Amino acid sequence: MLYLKKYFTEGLIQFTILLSLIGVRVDVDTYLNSQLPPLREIILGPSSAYTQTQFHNLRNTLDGYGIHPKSVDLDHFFAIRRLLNQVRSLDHLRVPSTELNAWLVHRDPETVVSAASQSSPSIALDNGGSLEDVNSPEPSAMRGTGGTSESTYNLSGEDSLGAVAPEANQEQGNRDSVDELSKEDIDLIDILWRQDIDLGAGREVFNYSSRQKDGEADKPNEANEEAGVQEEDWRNGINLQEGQGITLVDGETGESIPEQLSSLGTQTSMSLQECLRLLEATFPFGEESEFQATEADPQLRGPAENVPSTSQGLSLPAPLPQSDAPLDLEQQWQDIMAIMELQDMDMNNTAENTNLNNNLNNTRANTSESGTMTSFGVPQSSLINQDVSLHQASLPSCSQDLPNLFNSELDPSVGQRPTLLRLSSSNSSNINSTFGVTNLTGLFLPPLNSTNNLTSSPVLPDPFVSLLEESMLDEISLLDLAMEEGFSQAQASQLEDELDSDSGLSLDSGHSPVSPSNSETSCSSAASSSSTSATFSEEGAVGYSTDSEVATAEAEEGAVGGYQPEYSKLCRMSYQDPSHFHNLPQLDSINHNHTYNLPLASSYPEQPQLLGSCSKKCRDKHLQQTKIHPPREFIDKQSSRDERRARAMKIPFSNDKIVNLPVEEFNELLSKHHLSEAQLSLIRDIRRRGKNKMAAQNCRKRKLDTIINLEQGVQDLRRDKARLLKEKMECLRCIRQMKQKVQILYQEVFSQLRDEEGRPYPASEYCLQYSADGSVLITPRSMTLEQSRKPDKKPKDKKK
DNA sequence: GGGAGTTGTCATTCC
DNA sequence: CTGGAATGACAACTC
Repeated sequence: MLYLKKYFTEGLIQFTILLSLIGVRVDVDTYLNSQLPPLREIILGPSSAYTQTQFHNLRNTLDGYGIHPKSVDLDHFFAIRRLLNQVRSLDHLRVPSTELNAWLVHRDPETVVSAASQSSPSIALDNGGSLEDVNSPEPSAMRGTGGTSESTYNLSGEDSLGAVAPEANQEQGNRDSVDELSKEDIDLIDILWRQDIDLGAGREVFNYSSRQKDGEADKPNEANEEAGVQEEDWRNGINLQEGQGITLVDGETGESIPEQLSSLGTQTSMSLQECLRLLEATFPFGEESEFQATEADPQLRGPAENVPSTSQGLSLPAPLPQSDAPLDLEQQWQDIMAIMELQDMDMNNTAENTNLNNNLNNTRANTSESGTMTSFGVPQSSLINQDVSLHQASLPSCSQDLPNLFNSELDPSVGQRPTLLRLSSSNSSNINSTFGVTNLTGLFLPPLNSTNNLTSSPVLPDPFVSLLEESMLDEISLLDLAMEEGFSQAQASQLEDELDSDSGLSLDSGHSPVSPSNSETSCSSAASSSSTSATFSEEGAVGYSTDSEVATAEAEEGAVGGYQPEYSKLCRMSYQDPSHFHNLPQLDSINHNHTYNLPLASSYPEQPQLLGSCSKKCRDKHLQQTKIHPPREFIDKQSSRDERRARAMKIPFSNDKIVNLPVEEFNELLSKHHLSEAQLSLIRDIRRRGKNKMAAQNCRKRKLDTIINLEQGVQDLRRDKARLLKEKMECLRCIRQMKQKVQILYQEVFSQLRDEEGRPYPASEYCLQYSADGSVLITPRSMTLEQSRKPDKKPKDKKK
């Protein structure tokens, strides 16, 4: 069986690759996509691999620690994993994934099988993404098989069936191939793989850490401690290996890696270069549209290339003048980092977007199941989504520049890498594990889902297209923010749920401080009336407060404008839908009695609320007390100091009236009663304190609103900055394209120039210069150099 | 027992 | 000048 699988996979993949290279469209998915158990069995291995065994946790736990019992050969498994990730990292190249597969063929037939099966969309798609590594962190990998991976994450979170199968498949399908890898090869692959992570693609890093945390939470034992140490080592390893990884990558530009590679006895670099040369020869790096046109089959192309609107953005950078490319690429890389950092904090529309994506995914799932998919298995929704995402396609092009950037501009990129790592750790570490739907895949992938996996949609969106989608970023950022604010994973996940409905603590933030006071009624009624009246009805009259007093008090509150809004807001803070806070452990402790301005009459009836804030034991105690006629002491205890004082001084009206009556009515009230000086003094103190109390509440509320508004302002500014950066990148992309065109025109013009004797000008000796008036001069390069020193020197030679 | 958050109160300033 | 709003500071209270 194993042999058959290997044979079949190799043959099929290689055949597909070859066909794709010569421009013949091969829709392997149609074959593999069919529910052919034998075929699936062959490709994916025994069906047991599909079982929901959390096998994928192998990858995410500890790179060899916390091994699942099913992992018979763990070394091989992880070696394969690194290999596969390294292969996927190759997808960073600015070449269609098909060509990448071809390069893999060149590289090593043994690895090609596993690698190609992982990276080739046309092959991997069918098995419900089973051939695709679910935990593949690289956006580049997503470019090829993004839909599959994301889908498994979206739908299943951590324990999805889809996530299981790929892992098992990897292990079973590729172990044999890795067996033949030398240790050095594996090391090299590991280095490259880490380099890929450094490039910002390592979702596995994220999953790793997050799942690591999950694992620790689930199994807090020694193994987990060891795992934690391992994680640290692993992370450090990433950092330490950066230089190595970059060095290797740099070798792609012909600097240092050839030696290393040769020493390692691999042909990776050469193969890659050969492949690129082949690509250049096959698809002349001229107009991007031409290149696109030469593409044989959109289905075999990378997903990005399929998208019409991104055709420019995803164009190959190869024709760029070497002098320009590094700068542009570096700049764009910095911009990407800036955007990612900036939007890292975006919080708005998260829940909506998440739901939207989920709904979209569900819709697609239903669509695919109902057979309304296109012939390629691409749901219309996904296509639409791609189109939507394409508006921000500038980043994808930049993302594809990344490898080149790292290759050509080593030093500048090094400075950026910490940021990338920070993103990796902060964004992903918790998100993937905690939020099954909002995992990091969403960051790099448009919301395709497992449906696409199972239906093998070959038109896969560019991963970095969705990277720029603010919704995704907002979501990630929000979660990231939650992490930064000290939420645990569980809390964060609950927070996510909260966000879907309505945010808990920040509820008041959005409200204007001058909210209409009509809410006061509902608030007071919700806070006191509903609960209190119920209490009254059940317990009868209590103390000196009566229902009528409550009613009058409320009426008076209505008459006294000004504080009601605050009261309502404050009341809302404490009373509004406590269910909002039930899922927030960090908020459980915040259950104070915020009955700021409740009238005195209603103070005592608020016992239910007060009891609500007590523990169960406390509540029972109170219940016992209230079932009998509550003793006077209890009433006093429940009353405020001023209430007790007023009672002691036999003040003939409620504190509520004292505090809330307008000055005229208040004075009139005082004049009606014959009060002693002590009583008058107490009344005035009560009024002063009551006023001040409300003022303090207002003040605090204003503070809170101010802080929240400032936060919102910061978020808005960050969003604006990110948007401007995106626009800037778009402009840079346009400039780059214009430069390409100019370069092409330059070559064309220069090649047509002839001297007096009809001979072409040697490009090494002459060059074209553009004058300010629009004319073009051909000048010797030596003169050009001199001119650069002496700008005013006059050019000679003929004018075209 | 102590930390953190909430609430009430006082003193003060300002309108 | 008075009433009251605003606010910092402090203490009490709760979790």
